[in-house]
Amino acid sequence: MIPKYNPEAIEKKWQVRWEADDLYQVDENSKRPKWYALTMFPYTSGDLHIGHWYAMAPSDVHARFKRMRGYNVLHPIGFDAFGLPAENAAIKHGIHPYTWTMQNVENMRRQLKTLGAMYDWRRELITCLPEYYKWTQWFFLKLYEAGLAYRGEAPANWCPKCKTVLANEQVVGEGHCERCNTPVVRRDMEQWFFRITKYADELLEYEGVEWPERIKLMQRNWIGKSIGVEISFGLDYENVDEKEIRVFTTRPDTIYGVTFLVFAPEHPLVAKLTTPDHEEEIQRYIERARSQTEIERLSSEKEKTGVFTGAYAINKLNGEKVPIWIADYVLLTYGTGAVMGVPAHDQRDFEFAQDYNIPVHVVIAPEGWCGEELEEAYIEAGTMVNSAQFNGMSSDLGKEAISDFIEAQGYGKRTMSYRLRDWLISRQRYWGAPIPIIYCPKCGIVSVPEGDLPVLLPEDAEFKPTGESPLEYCESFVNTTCPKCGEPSRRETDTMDTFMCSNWYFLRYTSPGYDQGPFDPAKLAYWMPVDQYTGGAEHATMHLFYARFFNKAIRDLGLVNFDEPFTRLFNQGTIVMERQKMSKSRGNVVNPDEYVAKLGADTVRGYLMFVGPWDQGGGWDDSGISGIWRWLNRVWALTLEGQDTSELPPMDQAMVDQLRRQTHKTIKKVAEDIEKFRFNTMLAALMEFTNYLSRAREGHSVTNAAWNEAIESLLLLLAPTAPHMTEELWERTGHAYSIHTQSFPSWDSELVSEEQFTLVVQVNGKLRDRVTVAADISEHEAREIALNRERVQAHTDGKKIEEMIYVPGRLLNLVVSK
RNA sequence: GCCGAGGUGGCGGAAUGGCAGACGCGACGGACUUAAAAUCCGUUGGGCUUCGGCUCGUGAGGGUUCGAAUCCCUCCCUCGGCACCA
Repeated sequence: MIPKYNPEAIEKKWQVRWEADDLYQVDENSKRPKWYALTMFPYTSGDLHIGHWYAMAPSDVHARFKRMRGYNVLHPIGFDAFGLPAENAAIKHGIHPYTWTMQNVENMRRQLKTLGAMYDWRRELITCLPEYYKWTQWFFLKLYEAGLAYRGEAPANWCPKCKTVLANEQVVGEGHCERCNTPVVRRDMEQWFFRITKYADELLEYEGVEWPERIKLMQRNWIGKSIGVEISFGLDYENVDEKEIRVFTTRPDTIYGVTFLVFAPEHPLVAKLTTPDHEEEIQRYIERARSQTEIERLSSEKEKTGVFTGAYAINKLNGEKVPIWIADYVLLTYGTGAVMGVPAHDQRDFEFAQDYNIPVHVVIAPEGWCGEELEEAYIEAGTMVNSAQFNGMSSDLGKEAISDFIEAQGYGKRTMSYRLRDWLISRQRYWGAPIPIIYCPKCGIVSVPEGDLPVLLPEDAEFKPTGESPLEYCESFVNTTCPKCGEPSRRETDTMDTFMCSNWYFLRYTSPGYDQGPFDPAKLAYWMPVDQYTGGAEHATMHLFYARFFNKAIRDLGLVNFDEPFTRLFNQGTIVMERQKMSKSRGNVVNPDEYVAKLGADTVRGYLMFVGPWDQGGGWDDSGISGIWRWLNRVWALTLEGQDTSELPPMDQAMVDQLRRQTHKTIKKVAEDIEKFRFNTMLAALMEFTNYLSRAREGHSVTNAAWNEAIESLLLLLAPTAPHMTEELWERTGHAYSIHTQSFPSWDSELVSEEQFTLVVQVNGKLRDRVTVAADISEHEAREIALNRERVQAHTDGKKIEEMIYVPGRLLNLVVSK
């Protein structure tokens, strides 16, 4: 009798053994090529849920596979530990954010260890510990010294009742505070920014990296580069200093069709230009616009609204006086915060003009246009009309000609505009890395000297609902002296956006505990850049984008010498529960622990990979998990039963040959699928192989070399997916510890080449017959065979064969007519 | 709304220009059992069938092609992101 598969005992046993033997520790002293396999580190929200395992298990399989393929694999883990949820827990449950976070870390670490991943735990890092955030602050100072950090004004969500800044997540319904339901307002504050826009053009390029097209596309659209012209319109007002206003347009060819200008409601010139009779209305409109979210403002579905300021500007090209409006769909952050309105050739302007009775001047004639009114904006190219000396030109040529003219006259210049905005990193919160800046009444803004880092978070902060960071009320923290002149000064009390912490954690993994800098340059040079990064696609325009910017910034400081931090990227899909992304804050989490306790980590790992393509994610449903459990039990039994001595007859040569072919075909399929993250079909191939082996051994003794090769290969192919069970079986089948230091099997190309294939015969595209034929059959032979088949003749008799389409190795399609 | 991805049996999915439904779940039938669980064997998209097959079928509609789940156009639905959740 063979023993039962008991994952509970097996998994714990091997986890202890691997840890005791340092099986997964790696260093730089290896003859193997390096491979840095990075998984996005989890946020310390509480328990790990099944969504975390969905990210971790397959990436571990890939890392293990790379190790078996001969690489020196670094596969580290850590915790993203600063952020809003810890502070919310502090306010709600009176627990200190540090305590809350570290309890979560401890729990998540315990859960992660049950996964059986090959993490090198010596390298674990936690971003909220001073030994880590010291260097987050150090990087801030480096960026500040390089002129990449600056102070500027930006609005924040403000609850007037709670007197606190709210994250977007805390604004619920139609702009209400989640705690007291008070309408949220926007309040301007002095805050810190990183100059990410300086790298906009370089961030559009992906030199030497293999990233999914869809992520690159999202980032490119996020940057939103447009090529166009900045044109100035004249202003003639005694009480206004500015004598002109510049607008950005991608359509200089439509400049003669401008019938109005639109300013963002927040534009600083609005107050000066508005005439007294329009002041009240303008003021009301500005307030309303500021209470709206950007998504609402930019919705092309909702009705366009706007208000006339009473002021006019001059179109310098034709001397026309055009009214100046304000409208919420114009954003101060894009272009110059003002746009020209050309209703004839822009749909949004067209709708706006219709609503407010603004004239429509056609300047690009559609084909066959005879001066009639337009039903909708004509946005295509055409022939220029009503455009002075440019009449008769194609609009494509006109674009260049008018740009030249504008530049020659000094009315403006060709330029680029970007949707991308600088990165606001200030948070009026406690649980983040303090920004290491001191405000001195004499010296102004002063950096904290490097030797004084880290600027520690005070332990005794209070979490009062005021608009300021809790640090503001912590006298021992705020009050300090100027490092330059010694005068009493105040510290910056805002902390940094947590995306700053995740900008460089993967650099720290290369040399944890290093205290001469954020990383040991020699070790960094060995491991970086990351060879394979995996994580959720929801980070496309946030973390993955910030990290690229940060890398380029520190490269220009000479700290690293590569242009991109992540050479290959793979984004797994999202596990959805109750139609939403699984997350603690949504309260729709499923904990993996009970599945692990019942069926073992190997089954859970396998099931998460089997449910579908990894990049697709999907709804969580555990109904199929027993399939993996049953399969692993069959593998267990198949492996151990084979060792029984048997008096059955041996396999004949044909069976042995077929067994070897199946083994090698499976090796090839599994290797290629893991390499490309196609785990679901990889497991299907292993299941088919298991089914095949079960049948093959029926009625035969299995004491031959081919059988041993098959079983050995099966265990090795399964080792990355089910590391515990295969380690146990490896030992029980008399192999030396450990299966995880073995090489991945390779396949014999002769054994995987097909000798025969199934020729599909179609008549008019419909399947009519199948014939097994030799792999090297000629087209002529294929035709002969097909035409002689009864089933084919039934559909061709009495009809004329017009054409025969032959696809070698696949099919023959007979095209017939009546 | 904008940007990105997706929609195939009762369910998860396979097939990405050439055999639709691999593999697994579930369901049904059988074996074993006093019984159940577990395990093993078989059947399983719909309709028709003389049991040889025929026919319909991949969100909806149209198109390209000898041939479309796959490519193109229009529409519908779902998911992720939209700059302070991370």
